[in-house]
Amino acid sequence: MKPATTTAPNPLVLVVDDDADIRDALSSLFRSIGYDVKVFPSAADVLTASLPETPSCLVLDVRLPGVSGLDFQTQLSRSGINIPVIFMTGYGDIPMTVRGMKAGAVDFLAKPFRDQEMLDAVSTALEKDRERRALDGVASALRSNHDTLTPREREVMALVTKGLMNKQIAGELGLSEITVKIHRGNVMRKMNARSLADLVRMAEALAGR
Amino acid sequence: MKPATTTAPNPLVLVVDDDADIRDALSSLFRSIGYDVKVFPSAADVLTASLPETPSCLVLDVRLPGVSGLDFQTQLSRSGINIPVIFMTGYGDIPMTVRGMKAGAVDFLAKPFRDQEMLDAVSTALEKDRERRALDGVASALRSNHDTLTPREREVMALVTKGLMNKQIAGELGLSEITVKIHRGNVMRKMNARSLADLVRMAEALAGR
DNA sequence: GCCTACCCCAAACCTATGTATGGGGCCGCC
DNA sequence: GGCGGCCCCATACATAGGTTTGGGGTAGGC
Repeated sequence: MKPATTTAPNPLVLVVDDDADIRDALSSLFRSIGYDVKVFPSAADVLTASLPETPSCLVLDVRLPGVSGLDFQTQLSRSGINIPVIFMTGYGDIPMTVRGMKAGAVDFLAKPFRDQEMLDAVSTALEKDRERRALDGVASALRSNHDTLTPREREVMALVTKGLMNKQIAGELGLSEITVKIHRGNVMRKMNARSLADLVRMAEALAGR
Repeated sequence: MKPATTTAPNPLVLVVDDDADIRDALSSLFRSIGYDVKVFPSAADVLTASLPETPSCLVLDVRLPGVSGLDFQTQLSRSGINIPVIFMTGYGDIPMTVRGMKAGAVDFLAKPFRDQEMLDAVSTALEKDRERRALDGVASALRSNHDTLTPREREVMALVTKGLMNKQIAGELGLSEITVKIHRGNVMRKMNARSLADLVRMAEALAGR
């Protein structure tokens, strides 16, 4: 939609650690294989800065000044921010690990870890983020089409995708069949569906998951 | 289908631990709230015994004689056995926890744990198993219907659910339109679909996720 | 050789769907 | 008051979908 003049299709890794040495080490590790990197000493700083257009992930120390890494993860997902998270921790603890993983962390690395472990985790996380972005893209296009429907059209769409015939829909809504046909045609046009099968799948994607 | 004369709609918990004291303790804990329990001293024993019709889950010590709990989990999922797993471990280790959780474990409890933690985990696991069984049920019914289709009918179904018109399908397959209609009718009947929308959803469920 | 399952097709007929033309009514906004 | 969006409906016509009746062909199994 916009002119794609931005010169950074590079993945971005956000690093949060209170130890400057670790920030530097990770930063150069990630840059060495072509990722962009932003580093932060605490969780709060991330919120002020981030959210680019490119696939990205968050590498997060569990123990942080202020909000802990785990709490920050919770905050993010409650705010609807679904960036993949990789945890690091210096002092292991199973409940902590379980909590992080249950909340959807991609990995949980005990320090010290080998560079390759971290790179694998980041690579997985970025791949996950690419997929998520792709899915989000279509889903939001769908929703924006669906938003252009009038209330009646939405009702008709619901019943059409439930498998009812025009006649039955007309009965259900107290309309004449011809009116249903018109709404139905509008729905197909506005939703940009080229077949009923299309429309059913769109309805599934809108309602489901 | 079968006469439901079996008297056990009770959930079942399978416990695997090499320590007899722990087996006994967990057994009476689970029985006290109405679950059926089977205990095993090693992973190999489970395979010989199990697999009932009721919601169930596996409570597994990580360190076991012979195959480790984690390896056993891997074996199970490779064999297509998707029973929810809860791990226990006496000596914590983050990589171990991560591996278990990544492989889909419901929880990972460090010994000693409180009874309530275990009960919560089991309750979650059983609920998960109930859902899985319900999904598996419809999915396998679908697949068994789909298996009764002839090769041609399968092809036609694929194109129909892709949204093509009979005419286009006929062209695609080098048939006359009337033949397509007949196959299509057979598909609807055999798949027990009452509308095209139905059929599309079935196709999604068969192929997708 | 016969039976069955699968595959193909046609004519006839009915129903469902889609679209266009041409109406009318209500409401909110400029 | 006029305009636009939404809602409703009818007639008419064209196309798509679905079933029945009645064919014909091949391949495999008993």
